[in-house]
Amino acid sequence: MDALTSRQQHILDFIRDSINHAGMPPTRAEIQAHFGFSSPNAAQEHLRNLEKRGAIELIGGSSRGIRLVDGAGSRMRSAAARAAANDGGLPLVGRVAAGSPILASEHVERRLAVDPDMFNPRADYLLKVRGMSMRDAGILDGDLLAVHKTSEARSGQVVVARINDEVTVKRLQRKGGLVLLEAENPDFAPIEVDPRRDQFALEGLAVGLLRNTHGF
Amino acid sequence: MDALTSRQQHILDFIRDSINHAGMPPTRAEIQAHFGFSSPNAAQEHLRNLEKRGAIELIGGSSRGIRLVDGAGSRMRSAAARAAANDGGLPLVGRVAAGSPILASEHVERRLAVDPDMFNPRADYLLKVRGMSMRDAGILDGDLLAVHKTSEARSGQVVVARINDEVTVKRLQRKGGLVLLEAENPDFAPIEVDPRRDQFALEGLAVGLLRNTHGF
DNA sequence: GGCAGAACTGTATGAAAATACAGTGACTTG
DNA sequence: CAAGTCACTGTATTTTCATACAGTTCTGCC
Repeated sequence: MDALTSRQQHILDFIRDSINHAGMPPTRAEIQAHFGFSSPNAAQEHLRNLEKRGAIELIGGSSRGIRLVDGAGSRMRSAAARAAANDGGLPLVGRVAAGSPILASEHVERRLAVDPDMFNPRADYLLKVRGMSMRDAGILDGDLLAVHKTSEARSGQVVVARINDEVTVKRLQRKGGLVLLEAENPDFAPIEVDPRRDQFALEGLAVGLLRNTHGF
Repeated sequence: MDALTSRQQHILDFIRDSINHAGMPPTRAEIQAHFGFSSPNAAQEHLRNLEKRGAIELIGGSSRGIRLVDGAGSRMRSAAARAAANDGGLPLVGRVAAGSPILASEHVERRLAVDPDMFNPRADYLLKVRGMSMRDAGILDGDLLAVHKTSEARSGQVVVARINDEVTVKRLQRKGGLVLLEAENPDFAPIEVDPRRDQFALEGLAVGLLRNTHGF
């Protein structure tokens, strides 16, 4: 997206103000009146240019059909969202590639405005859950698991573990010198791990869960 | 301000949703289409009545000239104003007493630092879930359900409903003129509601979930 | 010096939207 | 049982809006 000209920035500011104060986007005529144009077409061209540059979206054939587009400074953001962008929130980790640390920046999809101290112990990151293996523990595909980074965990706790470079969420059971990772779904068999033979690491402890019905 | 009729409440909810989703208030024609009226005048009269009762303000001679009036269940317009009033968080509602509105201050246990805009549509409050009737939908006892305040919901959605002054979380199914509230747990029978006979109201739509493994 | 883009003026036009008026049927209330 | 309110249908009319087209002026650019 190109940078906006100063005039275009003013138009965009007016649209934002209009939404915040009047509760709705302006019409071409209102833009015209505010800037003292003598033709609505001046406003129309500005809008088209703003759309071309990705700052707004125009909804054709609809009165006041102007929508601000997310990102790139055009969006009015809530204090919470702004805080998250500046490290106030929690990193959301999606797919974890083999052989790299979970919090490697290429895994961090975005940050979410969630208070880490809401959980106990404190959450360090959010992991996007794939699959239904923990269904009966109320952890569904697409859910975000709040994880506390630790390698200490007791039997019976839900943990994030790495076995042979694959990251998985399971319930931990210790059995003598062995480690058992149990799914909470009868369709999945438990995984038996021998820490002396298999590459195994505890990445963290599940401390909470976040779900967005309509997807994150 | 008089209480609104159920129909008026639906219209008001639609206006609020329209502002939150489309970014602008609806036109008469859009209200007409959404509710299946065959005359735009049906919408017009509803708007006039809502204005008479102080729920909205109409800006004459302006397209989409509908403004929600503060207080009385209507939302504030700008995210900034909302954050300032709320301190950025969401009210956590526990037990809801019979006959009183969900967001009555005596129900609000505390506020949680959660970004309302993280969910889609925006979450208005968090409801502490009691019981296991929605277990198979991954909603467990003690979980906090993020709820969007609306009385508009489609079949198949998980909703917060009030039947005879009891608040419950169930999956909504419409069956002709009847409403079916289905649990997601074979141990619980579906509840059949006849809106003409039973006292029934939709309180909101489940938009997300929050869980703290060690309790809130 | 010509060409492109930004920022307009000026004029039109048709679709979108507001809004008025005349009814209907159901249900409620004094 | 008449009067009022609610929730509409059906039709019409004006105003508001979006949007197109033909120009103009100024500026930077190769």
